[in-house]
Amino acid sequence: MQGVRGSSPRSSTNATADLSPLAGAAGGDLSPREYVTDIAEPVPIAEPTDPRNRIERYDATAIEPRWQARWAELEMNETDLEDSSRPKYYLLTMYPYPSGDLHIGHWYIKTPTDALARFRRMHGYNVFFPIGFDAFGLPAENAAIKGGGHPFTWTMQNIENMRRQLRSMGATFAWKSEVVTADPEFYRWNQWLFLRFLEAGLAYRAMSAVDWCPNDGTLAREQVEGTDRHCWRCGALVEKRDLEQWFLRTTAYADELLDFSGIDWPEPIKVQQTNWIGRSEGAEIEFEVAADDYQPGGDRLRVFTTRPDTLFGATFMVLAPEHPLVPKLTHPDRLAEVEAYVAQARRRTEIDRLSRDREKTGVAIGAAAINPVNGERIPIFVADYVLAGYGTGAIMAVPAHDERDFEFARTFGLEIRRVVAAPDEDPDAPVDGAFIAHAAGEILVNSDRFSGMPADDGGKAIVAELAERGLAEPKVTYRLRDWLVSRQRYWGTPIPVVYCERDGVVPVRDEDLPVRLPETVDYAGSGDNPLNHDEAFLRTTCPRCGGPARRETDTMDTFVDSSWYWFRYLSPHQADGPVDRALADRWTPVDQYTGGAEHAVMHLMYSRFWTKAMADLGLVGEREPFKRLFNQGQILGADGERMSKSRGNVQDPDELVRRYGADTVRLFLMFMGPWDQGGPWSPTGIGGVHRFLNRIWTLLLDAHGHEPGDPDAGSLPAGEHEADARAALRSAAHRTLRDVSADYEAFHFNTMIAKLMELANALFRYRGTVVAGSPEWDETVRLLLLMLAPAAPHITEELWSRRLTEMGRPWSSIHAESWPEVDPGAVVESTREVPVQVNGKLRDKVVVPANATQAEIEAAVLARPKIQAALASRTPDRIVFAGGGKLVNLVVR
RNA sequence: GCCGAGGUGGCGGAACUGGUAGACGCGCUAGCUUCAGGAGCUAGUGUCCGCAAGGGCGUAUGGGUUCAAAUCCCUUCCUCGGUACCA
Repeated sequence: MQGVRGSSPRSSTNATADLSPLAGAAGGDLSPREYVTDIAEPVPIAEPTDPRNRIERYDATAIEPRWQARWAELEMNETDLEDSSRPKYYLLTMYPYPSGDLHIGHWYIKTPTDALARFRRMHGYNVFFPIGFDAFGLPAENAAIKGGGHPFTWTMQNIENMRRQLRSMGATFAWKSEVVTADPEFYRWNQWLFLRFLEAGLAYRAMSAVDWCPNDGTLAREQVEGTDRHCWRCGALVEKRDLEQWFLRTTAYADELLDFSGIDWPEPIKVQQTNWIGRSEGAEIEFEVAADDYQPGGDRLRVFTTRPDTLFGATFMVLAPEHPLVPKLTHPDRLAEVEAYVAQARRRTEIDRLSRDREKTGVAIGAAAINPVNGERIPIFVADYVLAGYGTGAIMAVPAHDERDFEFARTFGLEIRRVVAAPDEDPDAPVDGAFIAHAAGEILVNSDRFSGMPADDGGKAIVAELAERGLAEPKVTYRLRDWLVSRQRYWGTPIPVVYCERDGVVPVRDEDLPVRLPETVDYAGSGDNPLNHDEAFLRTTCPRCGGPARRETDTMDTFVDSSWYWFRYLSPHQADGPVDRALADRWTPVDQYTGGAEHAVMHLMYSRFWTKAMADLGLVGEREPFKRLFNQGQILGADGERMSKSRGNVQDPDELVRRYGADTVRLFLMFMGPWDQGGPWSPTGIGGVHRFLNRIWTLLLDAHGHEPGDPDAGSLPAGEHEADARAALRSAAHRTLRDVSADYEAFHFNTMIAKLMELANALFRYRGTVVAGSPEWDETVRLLLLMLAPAAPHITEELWSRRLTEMGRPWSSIHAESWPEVDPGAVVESTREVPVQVNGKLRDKVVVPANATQAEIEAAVLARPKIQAALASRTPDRIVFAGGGKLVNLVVR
């Protein structure tokens, strides 16, 4: 036995080819083996008496590290960005957060993307497929607070481990272009870009509330725990505190962000972004506060409404608890109650607001406003269902035509007045339901001089009339807010400004960038931002006057990093600017971006904003970052829940790779189901994919062998002749090529693999027969390897090189091959099968020449005994030839 | 509640613009093979009736359009993702 091993002059590469179970058991060694280019010598055909031992076993763990090392040595993954001889293809996959361990979800995102990179290369593209690490963020800091050392150390160790794991995928990442966002070489340019935004008026400071713990300072959302909202560290109750913070003016691009022309993104993502931006057209209307016994009146209250047509139905007014006029307007008698309500509302938590069917609450402030359209006095309330941050923080309440106002009015017994109705409706019918939807054809009622007008026109007329008096103007409002980028944290990009006693807020000079994070960090027993206590960091001089100044201690949201990192991949070490303009012009926008749909709004919208802002600053030419986007689904734990260490449902890919090899894991993840679907993780079925690779291995190394167990082994399937079989095989290969190409293009990896399995099964049927080894067999095998190469790069490389050796050719990589072309002649078939239905039910199938006419098909069909039986001597009333004779349906009765 | 996606064998999933439902794989059954195997090979496998040939029924639910519906339209139910009173 072991003819291979025995005849080999080099034991190094074949050491694990031993077939004994002991050798197999020891096969988990992942250490790289010496690579020898002429590994594949012809495999001797051994004694048929012992078929199972005739060939070397498929041992992925022996093959894969060897090829990975070889590819790295040849720098096959790296991209010459200056090469313009081929069309460019920028393929980007969302960079990982270095949490420490890669889990199966990372593989699910990245390995099919790698298959795409390889597929495109085979089509002659110059593919750029970089990788990096989203290295700032809370987990590193949490680890540090818990005593895990400096966030930098923690992060870098994790990155080191993840690099190793990422390499084990066999993915063609361009490692030389790697970006680590926590490196000053990268975050320096966050700072530089921030300063440009500041100059352009796109960055500004404003007050905003944060979750605040008295001991640990600002808390992130995930650091607030429990329904009572306590601090994750010390357990103290969390409160809201207003801080001066930095914002980026995303709203300046609201309208442009609504425009998706020119980019090919999934419809659901576009819908989500559109909803997030939430553009509404309406009007701002000014109400005057009525004079009262305790105040002279005259204050102006502006409200935003999308329904100015309902102005006559406004029976009260509601201010947000935070509205600045609340203290001033409140009647002295009501002050205590209003203050209590406002205080409670400010403490009110988001969790609270999550409770769906919360009763409407509020308090009358004892003042009244005058409806500008009819001079009516209407009472003013504060209620937390009006949000300070949207519109003007005040509304006119029209209970008859707004669900929330209706509920409020019902709770407080306020008047509900119908002002919009269908033409045939009684205008004074009681409003019993909640909210009357805005429908076409409705007219205004109970609206004085506007009554009888169509609602839309009436609304416009009301606004026009008030506009003349300076009391209204058409207005567009967005739900989108400006982006709060301040974080009161250590582990992020320091915001490059200083506070000078004399000059106020002063930007750091460009030549003084980067503002580096201090190398030591002292949490001093609290979770508060250590920068606040680091005198060496804090103390500086004002760039303007040279006087003493304090540094800003806020750092930037990590979404800043991910808003432009793909530009930096193009010139990661560039020292004189964030982006190499020439390379950016050539390589961006990104041709294809892949990643999770959980980033539908934030990351993908910030990236679009940032790109537009950079374009307006003249730094880049394109206004959209990603031409095409694909969201793969999410892999959940076996329990159907999101994978997390705390749930203990994380699947470790290293273990699977040790057992089956990277190719099997890659293939299995692609085969599981549609890529955009994801789903709970289950290793059930991975054996089937591994078996498939084993069969490919057998087909290549032992085409003439056969396994005991097949009674017909060695002979062609009944009724087949050699010439037909060979032609049929070749035809199958080219049809598979046609379909598989389309599947790769459409990211339909699961069906792509199914088709390759079918082709492998077809080959297997002819293994050991006269067909094996024929030119058609050989062509089919060659196509099969080429088609499989992007998905399973190692085994195909191995078999390809053995094949070359066998043919006496010098080695070259399968991954440098061109994607094969379909031979249209091979795809056409001489006969075809036509399903025959009677009254829509399948009754028979007839085989006709491919070019048969309808009359010929009809004759063939009617001659069939089964059809005659089904017709039961009736004559068809009608014969439907569907799809040009693809199917026949006989209609009787 | 609103927005988005979806519901197909025991399981993961196929099915192009309506045209053979269940490709491919898992699992299961039988046979072969092996010193052995949670290995390999061959065949079968939606479901019900039937020895078989064959037939009935089948894509969450109820209805509709059509020669023909998993696919199109309407009802109801359920699952998943996003969002949180946006005036």
